[in-house]
Amino acid sequence: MNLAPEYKARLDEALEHSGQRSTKQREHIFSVLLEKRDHPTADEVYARAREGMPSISLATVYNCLETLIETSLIRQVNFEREPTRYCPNLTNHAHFYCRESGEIVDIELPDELIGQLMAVLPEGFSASHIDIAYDGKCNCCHD
Amino acid sequence: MNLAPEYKARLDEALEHSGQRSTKQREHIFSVLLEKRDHPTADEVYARAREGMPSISLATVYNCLETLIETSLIRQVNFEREPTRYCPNLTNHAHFYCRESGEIVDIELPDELIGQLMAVLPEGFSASHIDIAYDGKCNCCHD
DNA sequence: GCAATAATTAGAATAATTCTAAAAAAGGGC
DNA sequence: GCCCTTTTTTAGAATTATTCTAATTATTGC
Ligand SMILES: [Mn+2]
Ligand SMILES: [Mn+2]
Ligand SMILES: [Zn+2]
Ligand SMILES: [Zn+2]
Repeated sequence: MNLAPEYKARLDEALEHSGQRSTKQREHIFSVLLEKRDHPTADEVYARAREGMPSISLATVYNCLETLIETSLIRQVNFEREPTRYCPNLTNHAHFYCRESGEIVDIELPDELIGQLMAVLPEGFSASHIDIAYDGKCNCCHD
Repeated sequence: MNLAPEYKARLDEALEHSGQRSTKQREHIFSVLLEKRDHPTADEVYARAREGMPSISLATVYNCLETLIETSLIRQVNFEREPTRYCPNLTNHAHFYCRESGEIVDIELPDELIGQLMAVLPEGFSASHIDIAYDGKCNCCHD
């Protein structure tokens, strides 16, 4: 429910830089995401956000999430047709979706691997982003 | 609008193998996907399918697509929150989404690269599938 | 051909997300 | 601190892709 000053500064700077205002809702949503980094859906963010801010609306949760994405403070993660999930980890990483437990785990990716993925693109293609999603069974769910 | 005998055989075998019946709708949808391999959405498949089979319903298009996916004759492709797209290319490949033109291009991936992606998973994780989606600018849309 | 089973169909229902327009809050100048 | 302008929040309606439902139709094995 409270944003460490380091993150508060990061948020304010990013908002300022994009000409948007700092509000307690934006701050709160950011803190909710940082607190439990388990890739919650918008509904889950909404439920958690209401604990510390009962009057916040779902529309605002969506608005804040979008603002945080626009300002590159978080990213969104999609698995097939499932509801979008949100992730405050800004490092190069892929996502592993466990079909058993439903858990989503960050998989750190060496820069070199990203480089190889870029290298495999045909002449004339340039990618600004690569999205990598594994699915299978995580360590907790193995026999 | 017509399914090459090679594909017809593949379809029939896959359906038989999963205990499902061969129907003209399933055959038709499969042929629509094979004919123009541009990753159409369900709506686009529906529009194309009606040209040769005006009485087909959208529900059937969805049903057939699901059957084809279940029997591994096609795969589905998702980009962020966009409608699901369908792809009859069963080789190891990633998808490149051009932000400019909206085009979706298959990117063939060497097995070795898939191997490296698997190797990067932590101990105890096993993935049955990796989904790789690039986005950026394709060759046609470059300056 | 006939019964049993599976597939197709139209339309209703669902669910995540986006939109709308009114009310509230922020920030800058005084 | 107060006023004005602009931005943000809010509740609820609207949208859109997809799934569900229940009735009709087609397929298969006998
Ligand atoms: Mn993540
Ligand atoms: Mn493809
Ligand atoms: Zn698991
Ligand atoms: Zn392009």
